[in-house]
Amino acid sequence: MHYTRDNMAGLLRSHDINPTHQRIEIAHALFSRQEHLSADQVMAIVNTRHSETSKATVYNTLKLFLEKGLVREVIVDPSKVFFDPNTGPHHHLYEVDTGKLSDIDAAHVQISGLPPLPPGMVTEGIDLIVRIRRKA
Amino acid sequence: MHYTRDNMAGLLRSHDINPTHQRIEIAHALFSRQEHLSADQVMAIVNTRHSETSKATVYNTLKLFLEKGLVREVIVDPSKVFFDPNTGPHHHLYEVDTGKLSDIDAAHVQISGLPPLPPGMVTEGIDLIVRIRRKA
DNA sequence: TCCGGAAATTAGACAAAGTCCAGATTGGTG
DNA sequence: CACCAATCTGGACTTTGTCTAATTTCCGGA
Ligand SMILES: [Mn+2]
Ligand SMILES: [Mn+2]
Ligand SMILES: [Zn+2]
Ligand SMILES: [Zn+2]
Repeated sequence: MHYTRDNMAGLLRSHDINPTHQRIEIAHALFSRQEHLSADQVMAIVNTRHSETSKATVYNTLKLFLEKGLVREVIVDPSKVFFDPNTGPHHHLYEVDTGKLSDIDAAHVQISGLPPLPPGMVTEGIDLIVRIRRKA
Repeated sequence: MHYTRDNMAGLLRSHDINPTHQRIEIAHALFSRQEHLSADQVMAIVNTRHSETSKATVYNTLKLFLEKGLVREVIVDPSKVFFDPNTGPHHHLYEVDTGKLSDIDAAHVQISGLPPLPPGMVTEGIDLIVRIRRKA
């Protein structure tokens, strides 16, 4: 699958998001790259040619995408949140030195032996992060 | 085991940390409670009676404790880092609504099927976070 | 005890990520 | 065109964390 700006409007609509120019640009930044991007990086990408989108709109839009389940949040770096266009079940590999973040397909990973949840609680998600670095 | 201020000096020395008044207070805040605390919370605890320790010292000290392996960092909330006096192998249960963070003993949890690491890389740690919330 | 220097602490300026708000713009409808 | 709701905007603001230059504390030797 290959994400063009034209595709984006349909993708947004299918997630109950009104497709505006700014929202299409932001979605395109994430989905065409299929990378984990911070708000700052999204802002830079969207405003490369000429300034098009304000900081407030970038943050508001990313939060909207999150609420609508179009993207996922990855909390791995204490200084910034990453937004992930891959919402399928997967885990993360994080290079602590470089900040490079990559996906681990959850299909073959198995987690067992977790204790029962406190009553009245449901799991919202399980985040598994493998932190790696260059051998000393 | 029961952590008093008097114990703290020995604990610090055993981790190659020169025990100063401020460091003892900060270690005591963490170890006597055995809770996950943010820098802000540590600051508030240490300065309850009368102001004793500056913000710079709180941050410097927590970073020092981290480098020396006395505490561990837990990155789970996008807005602040938690410091964890429990450095043994364990995972975390995070209540997204309340921000409550609790430990899951790693003894019975098994993670299998992780892909091989890229060559020349070593694992620094595996963080498993179970995000839960109150049932709708 | 006094001195010198290293280690530690400090206040406060600074930086970066993210939030908030009141006003302006947009886009559809009658 | 006029109206209204949704969206977008600049910029002030907040919070978390970092940095620095000056001060204080600590300790070993004279
Ligand atoms: Mn989806
Ligand atoms: Mn230890
Ligand atoms: Zn991912
Ligand atoms: Zn813990």
